[in-house]
Amino acid sequence: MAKSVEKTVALRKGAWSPEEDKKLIAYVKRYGIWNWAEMAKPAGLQRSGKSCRLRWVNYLRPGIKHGNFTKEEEQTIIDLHEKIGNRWSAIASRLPGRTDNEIKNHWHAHLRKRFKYDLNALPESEPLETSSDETNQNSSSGIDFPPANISRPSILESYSATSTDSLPSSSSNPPVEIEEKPNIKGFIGSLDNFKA
DNA sequence: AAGTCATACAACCGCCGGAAT
DNA sequence: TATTCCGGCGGTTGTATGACT
Repeated sequence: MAKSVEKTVALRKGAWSPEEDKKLIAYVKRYGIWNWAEMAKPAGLQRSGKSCRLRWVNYLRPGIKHGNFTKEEEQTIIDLHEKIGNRWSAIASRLPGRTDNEIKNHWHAHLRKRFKYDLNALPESEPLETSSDETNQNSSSGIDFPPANISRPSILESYSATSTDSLPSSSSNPPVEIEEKPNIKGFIGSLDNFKA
């Protein structure tokens, strides 16, 4: 079998630049997702396929929600985690627009602590507060790409805000049965909507 | 105002399972 | 049937940012 392209070339690591994001978005919009390992090169990215996939799935994909988790979302996470444990992708499939990575991070940053406290029988007055300092940043602006400094506010908040099509890719969106594994390939077809 | 600590989040790594050959 | 490749998953790490002293 043909080996993937990612050898010899020094692959970039670390945070994605806005330029790289643009390249990846443009490529996916144009050609869809066919093979992450092979796509990176023609897309003009010196990234591993895995890196590209991760960036897309967790950040660039339309429909991704960023910002605060609602109380309902948090409760869903807690409930499902109690039932099925650390199966973040399965949990994410029940939370449209949320990725497994984000849920995992949120769990470790907020909910686990709170859950621990609950188990230690803390007074029930413990409020369900979301990450305190962030204001809800999902729904407002409509710019295409943020300025260079994008590490915190999502580059695609606006992007996703305008692309509301549901995307069965990896871990979010469709209300999938817990045991089902959504397949990213399945959503390639829906990119036509995305392109529009 | 500067230094230190804690937190949140993006990204990487290694492993696994399914599909293709 | 065995092997290889790719995508997906969960765990972990690195770093930027904010809070505190």
